[in-house]
Amino acid sequence: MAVTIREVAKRLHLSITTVSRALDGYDDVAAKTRQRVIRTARAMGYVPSRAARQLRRQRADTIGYIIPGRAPYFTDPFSAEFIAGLGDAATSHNLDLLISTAPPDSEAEHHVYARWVQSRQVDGIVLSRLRLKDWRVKYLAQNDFPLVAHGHTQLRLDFPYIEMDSRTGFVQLVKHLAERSHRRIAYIGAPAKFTLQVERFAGYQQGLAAAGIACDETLIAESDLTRTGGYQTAQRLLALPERPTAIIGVNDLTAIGAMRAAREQGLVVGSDIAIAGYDGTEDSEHTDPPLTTLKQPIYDTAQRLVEMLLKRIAGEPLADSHIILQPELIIRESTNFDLSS
Amino acid sequence: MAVTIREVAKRLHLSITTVSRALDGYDDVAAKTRQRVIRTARAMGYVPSRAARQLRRQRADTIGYIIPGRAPYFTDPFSAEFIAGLGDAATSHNLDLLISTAPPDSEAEHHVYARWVQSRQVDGIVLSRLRLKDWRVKYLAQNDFPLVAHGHTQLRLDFPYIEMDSRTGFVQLVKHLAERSHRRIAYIGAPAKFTLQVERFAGYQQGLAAAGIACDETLIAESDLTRTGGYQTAQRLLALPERPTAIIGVNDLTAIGAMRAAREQGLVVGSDIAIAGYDGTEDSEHTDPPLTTLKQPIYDTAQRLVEMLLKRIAGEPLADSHIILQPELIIRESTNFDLSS
DNA sequence: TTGTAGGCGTTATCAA
DNA sequence: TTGATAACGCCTACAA
Repeated sequence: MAVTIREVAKRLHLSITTVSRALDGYDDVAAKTRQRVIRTARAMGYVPSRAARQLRRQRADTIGYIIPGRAPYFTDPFSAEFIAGLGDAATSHNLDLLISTAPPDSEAEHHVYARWVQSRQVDGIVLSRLRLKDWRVKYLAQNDFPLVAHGHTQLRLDFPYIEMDSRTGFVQLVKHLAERSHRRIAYIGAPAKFTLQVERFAGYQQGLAAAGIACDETLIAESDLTRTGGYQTAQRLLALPERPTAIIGVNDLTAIGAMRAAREQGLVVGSDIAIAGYDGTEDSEHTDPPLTTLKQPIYDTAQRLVEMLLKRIAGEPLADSHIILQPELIIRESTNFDLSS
Repeated sequence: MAVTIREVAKRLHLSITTVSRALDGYDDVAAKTRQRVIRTARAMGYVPSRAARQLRRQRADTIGYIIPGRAPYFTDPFSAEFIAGLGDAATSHNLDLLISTAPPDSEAEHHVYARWVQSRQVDGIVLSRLRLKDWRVKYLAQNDFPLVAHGHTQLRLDFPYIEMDSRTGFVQLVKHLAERSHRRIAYIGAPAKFTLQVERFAGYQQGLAAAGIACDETLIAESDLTRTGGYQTAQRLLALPERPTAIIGVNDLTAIGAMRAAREQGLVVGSDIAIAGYDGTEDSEHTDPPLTTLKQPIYDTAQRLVEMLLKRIAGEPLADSHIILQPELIIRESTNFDLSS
């Protein structure tokens, strides 16, 4: 059994109160007493019981994040980097990070959120991969539970979020391709319920319009944000009678899968066909050829979200509760050639 | 404020005791009473306070995992899949998973482990990427704290673990390369303090010996398990007066980085040079060409580790506390050619 | 400057 | 079969 405050007090012939206050830095403790207390506590290896403190203070000093995805096909570099950002930020604020996994809109997802909220084991929740009508946002807002999100919804509810202007990003990307003589630009997206799909697809269409390219329905496909999904979907697109000369993936993983499909068809990515993604994960630097992508600062965003969440939990006002960042178009060899030359 | 058991009791004109027992499934509660209690509790949205329960029961129903690695360069697919496995297993046992991040042997790492152990906020800890003399194992064993690990140490301490026989795996891999006429087989490893490095390197050497190939020191390099590390290290190896014809990476990421370095030197992976990795992550399927690798069941292993940890926590004996699995050699195009043809 | 006492929400012991 | 009561370990009015 671990050391309790009572044992420390007994050892020092002091009351629990005094020990508690000395340790918490109250100023109504004699400097000398404080010294003794601190030294002894450390020597005895005393660390307050998290449970007792939580019960008393009515907060958990813990934030929660539920990984959206269906295991075991979960190797999403976005989530990995996001979790790293959350974890580091949490640690540096002396918080803990509670993690669970649940497929979007599954029953399991409902369970976990309900459990965390009702049992008060986290003080706030970070949401990612928002859906247009995200039940999680409704639920948390209803329960007046602190939340921050990576992305927005279509709901009439106000909550703090950080978001990438991925629409503009995709416009730039299409422009980049059009300038290199592409007219048949395919798009492999995600299920339409995700905000990211709606935004990125809108950018794709807007980009086509700006370039004076008619939108060809046959070049638009839906996938599931995974490599394998991108691979299979690209195979279908490449089997079209008139195949696309460029493929945009809704994320890097999709694009990486598409690259493989192209290679298997005997196409050389970066000269026969252009392929681009979104996220700017480390993967994209090391593909063959390196992948053109729209880079978003995943790690930093996660850290900032934690800061925002802490303010929300503390009830402090947020200077800026809707932060919109521009992704950076990183042009690499996978698209950097002119189709007509 | 959330609903407490007291409110449920009041509503039902019952004592808290009865409500508590009805909900926990004790059999000394009238069936009828139980019905009423359960229905009312659900209707009121009652969920027990985690903190109160923890305090009373003296356990947290939470397990912890600290991601080894230095952010923000943390996009390790191994960890991602491992966390998914832990998370799903935890959820299915109605446990929570607490996550933090800390670079190996850093001060931060010491802090986190000490905090979790002393404040009793986790009931057990899962360790990965063990070191030969892993202070974490010593520390946890000293405190009689439940742990399970992915891999072993050189310490004279007994603890449950699951481990891959990566040594034999690497022997097979070298054999595979030698059979395809490779004699200059390079190895890009990890820091020597990691058990995985010692094991895999031993397998590499054993494989060379078995094939009658003298070990050439200049073909052995150390890196940091990342893509970028593999890339830079491979650049040096490929710049040797007599370059290697094959490169083995200690993990897939290293190999993926090496593939990029090879391409940039104008070499065609899969005909000019062979490259192989270890882990069998999803990445390896989609590289160009697909990467030969030794596949280990990361997700399943994580799940089994949780099962073992639960038994340890419950004080139940483990049928088998040292599980050793064979990795599967998956031969793909990156090595599947004969150098002499 | 220090100590006493009450309670956070549960569960477990004992009595009714 | 049910209920009163005492912890679990900590924090904080309030009293001394």
